[in-house]
Amino acid sequence: MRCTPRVREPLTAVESTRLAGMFKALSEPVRLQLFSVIASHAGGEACVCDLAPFVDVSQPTISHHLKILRESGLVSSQRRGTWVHYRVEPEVTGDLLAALARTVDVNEEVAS
Amino acid sequence: MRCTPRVREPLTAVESTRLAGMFKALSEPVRLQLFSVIASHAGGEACVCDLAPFVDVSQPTISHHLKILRESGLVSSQRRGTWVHYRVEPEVTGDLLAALARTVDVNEEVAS
DNA sequence: CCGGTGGTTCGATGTGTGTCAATATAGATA
DNA sequence: TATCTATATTGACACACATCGAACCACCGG
Repeated sequence: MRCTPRVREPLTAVESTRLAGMFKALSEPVRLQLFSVIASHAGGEACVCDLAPFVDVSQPTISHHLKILRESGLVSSQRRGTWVHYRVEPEVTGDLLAALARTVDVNEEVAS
Repeated sequence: MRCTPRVREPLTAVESTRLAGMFKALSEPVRLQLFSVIASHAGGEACVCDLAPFVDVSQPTISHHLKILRESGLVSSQRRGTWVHYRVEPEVTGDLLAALARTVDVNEEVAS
């Protein structure tokens, strides 16, 4: 029944669920752009007032998307006085990047 | 109004939309696992009959998810006789990986 | 303690999505 | 042509999600 041999073990259902959750957080244009704006600031950190000018949705919607990013683990938030600062989580984003790289690498190896 | 300086240009709305479309394709556990199984085969290619044993959904559902992966550009399909073969598109996946790496790298650079 | 500003939460609404059973198509074989 | 196998499409349904206005909470300056 098998047409082509496998070169490595694919993701398990559990791993897929975990990673898919992070991809989902980045699967919305507004959300991805917010993530990108946060990451583009020094220290991977920005306050909400820095984000608003970049996206064309209401402030509650921005807050909603930031919550989803927070729950995915890709960013964390911290209140400092009046402003709330959002920061990219390097370990989590690194994990996601590494997982995607592993998957793609399989293909590249074989291609060469 | 700005709390922290920006280190680089964030994604534009157009870029975000394009990339978010690919992330969306990988944002579903079943779909990510299918993608992973395809990538884990030699040549980044597998036929549908190879995929079915790995996921616990009906055949139409598998077909539905493969269609979405196809439409995202991350994989392509080709019929060879009775079987349909799905293949990872290295250029597209490479683009996605590079874009994510750039975003994350900002943070790493500053951290070091 | 009050007014104002920055952000979040709530409630409602329209749209999108994952799933399956049933049906359809494409190719092989007889 | 008839039939079998592999895959795709359709139709229906339940559930999730993006969005907004309104109400709410947290901090700060009088």
